[in-house]
Amino acid sequence: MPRKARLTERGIAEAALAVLDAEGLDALTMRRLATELSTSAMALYNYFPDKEAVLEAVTQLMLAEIEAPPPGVSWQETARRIMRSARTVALRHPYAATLIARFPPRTPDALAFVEAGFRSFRAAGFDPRNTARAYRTLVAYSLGTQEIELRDYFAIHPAARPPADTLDQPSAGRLLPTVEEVGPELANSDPEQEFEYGLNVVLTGLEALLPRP
Amino acid sequence: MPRKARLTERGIAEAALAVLDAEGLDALTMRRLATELSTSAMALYNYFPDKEAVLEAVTQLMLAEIEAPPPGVSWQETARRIMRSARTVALRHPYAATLIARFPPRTPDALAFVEAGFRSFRAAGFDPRNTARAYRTLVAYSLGTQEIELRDYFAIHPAARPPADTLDQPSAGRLLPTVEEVGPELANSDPEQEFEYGLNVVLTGLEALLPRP
DNA sequence: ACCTGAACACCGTTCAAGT
DNA sequence: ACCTGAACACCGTTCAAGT
Repeated sequence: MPRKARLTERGIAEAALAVLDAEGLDALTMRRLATELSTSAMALYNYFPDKEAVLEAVTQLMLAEIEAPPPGVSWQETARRIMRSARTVALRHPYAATLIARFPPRTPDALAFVEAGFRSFRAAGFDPRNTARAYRTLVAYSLGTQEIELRDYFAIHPAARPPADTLDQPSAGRLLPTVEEVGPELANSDPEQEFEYGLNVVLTGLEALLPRP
Repeated sequence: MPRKARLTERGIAEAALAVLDAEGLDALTMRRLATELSTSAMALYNYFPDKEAVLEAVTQLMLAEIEAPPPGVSWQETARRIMRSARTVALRHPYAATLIARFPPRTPDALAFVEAGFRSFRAAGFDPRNTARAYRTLVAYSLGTQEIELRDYFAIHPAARPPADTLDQPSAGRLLPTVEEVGPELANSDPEQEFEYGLNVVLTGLEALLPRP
């Protein structure tokens, strides 16, 4: 997509996200990004100090896609919606999504879902301390889930494909019988269903441990 | 540390981990690793097909450091010990630990903690399906926690340092008042205490949702 | 079978020069 | 103020050649 208009931070970040979505993380080089914008690689350095800053800006764009639930929704339902929306955004940008773990939300648009989430917890009567704790636990589960789902962590788990046996050596199944037994269940599971299960675990735990407001 | 003995996969992986621990991910190049082993970069390709394989092997070394609790410990306590040990290992290798999210355990030594964990769940009466689900939830929390803790995710969270106000524009605090209120709680918290809180959340949730055996 | 050094095809970024 | 092209200091990996 050629651009006649002046370069902008946003335009560069959008082009970078497009390259990432289409061809993956390795394909995004400064030269390639420049070509996409019909300019030279060095022109980009007038808008970003380095490539890291470009990736950070791309992350802000993705985080801004996470939908912020309206006020008046329970804290549980608010958390549930934000977590689902974050997962949807990550699956929409499978190559770029790993950046989300590297750069926290910074721009007002990227912080919109955080504001909405915090607000629902505060409205439910939780103090800032417990709001922060709940948020941290939810972020940990969200980032971990993204790593698992986007990298097919369990599909390449060795238990998914038990190693070949040999005559003289003990097989992995004999050394690790329970890994062999449980492994297939890890590989042959529905990602969304597993995500929802873990989300229920976290929300149920929070309900039990957050001080009754 | 110069090496007279023959090169081995393990020796190469150990040297790589040493470089990572000492100088970080960017410092680990094939040439640098070769220098460390008093050989040439290309000699390493007799033992690993590419750099990716070296990083995978380094990950197996780290995973093997996770302590496997003995049999006869409750599933809750087994999970708690494994999660704590995984955190300790990650903090021991702050630069290399991000690799843990990329490569699942594969070698028998690296799978020892998985076998121990699965075994305690099976012994407690949970079937393979629910064992796998619980494991996935715990792995998600563990990987997410590592990202947060190792990258200082919340220290650079914007709410930790509220942006300067200006006269004409609305300040971030006015747009995002709850982010500004809760943010400091995120930055000024004790990492271990927060880890334990989230771990309790997950274990409490699992206790409530796993079918009574 | 294992190792070497040169070379290839790239990177991100610095620099001097242009408008 | 913004942009350019050449150059620098690297990468991972291929290749031809050695033992």
